Amino acid sequence: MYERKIPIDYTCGLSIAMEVAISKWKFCLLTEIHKGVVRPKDLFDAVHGISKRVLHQQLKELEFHKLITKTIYPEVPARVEYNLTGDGREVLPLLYAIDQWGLEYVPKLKKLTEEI
Amino acid sequence: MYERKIPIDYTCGLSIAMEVAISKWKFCLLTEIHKGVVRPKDLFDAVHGISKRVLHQQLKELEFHKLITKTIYPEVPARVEYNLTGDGREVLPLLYAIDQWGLEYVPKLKKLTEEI
DNA sequence: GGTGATACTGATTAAATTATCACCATGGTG
DNA sequence: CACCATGGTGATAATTTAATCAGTATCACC
Repeated sequence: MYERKIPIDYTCGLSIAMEVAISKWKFCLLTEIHKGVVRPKDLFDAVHGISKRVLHQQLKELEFHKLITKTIYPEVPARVEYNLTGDGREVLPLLYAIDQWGLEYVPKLKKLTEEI
Repeated sequence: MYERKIPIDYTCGLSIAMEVAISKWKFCLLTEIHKGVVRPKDLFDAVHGISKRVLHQQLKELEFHKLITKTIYPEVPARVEYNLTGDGREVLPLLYAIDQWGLEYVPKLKKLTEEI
């Protein structure tokens, strides 16, 4: 993982959340896992636009931060499943709420950018 | 403002929110303004660590996205005040909720990083 | 032995976000 | 005039986040 040069501000919860759960792909991954898409291959197919490399990177970070767990089944071909932890389930509704706000804001943003 | 090379995903509300309200300083600025710290100089003093340049940049973006309004009073020395708009007031509680989650998560994160 | 499916990694580059530093403008006051 | 306070900008660099491209490994099956 990337080693920060400027230390993170532990007094700002939003910064922490940005580090842990708010990034381009993590929200999508958490929601898909929540919906039952738990295998890497399926996640790759479900999350349109993500690359395999980034998928694994993000899953690894989510696992490191214990928002998801990883289970490896000794099958062939290999089967791996990711599932939400308590923390993961807890943060998801908050992310949904922000997502909802963002979606409602879209038309306003479009108007602003078109006006240029 | 920076001109994106990769267009933003208008179907993901969280991406929009990240563009508009979720960044290193915007949350702090919105909360301070909400608390009544409305002049650039006072915001600069209140938000520890921000540079003047970045302060004005972020305020400009918040104004562009209509989360805050800017009022210029014809006084000397110049007086400028920023205030929340309806959209700004609407998104703030959601940001607070995330902030709260982040603060509760801090001890877990500290433990994880210390284990390395 | 070659092919396919699944899961994953290393090295590098590109893009986006923040930071730094120097600078301008206005008008009041000593 | 020099200096202060306020509000603000341009150019550039550093930091952080995400993308790209090529590659590894296991074991089944034909």
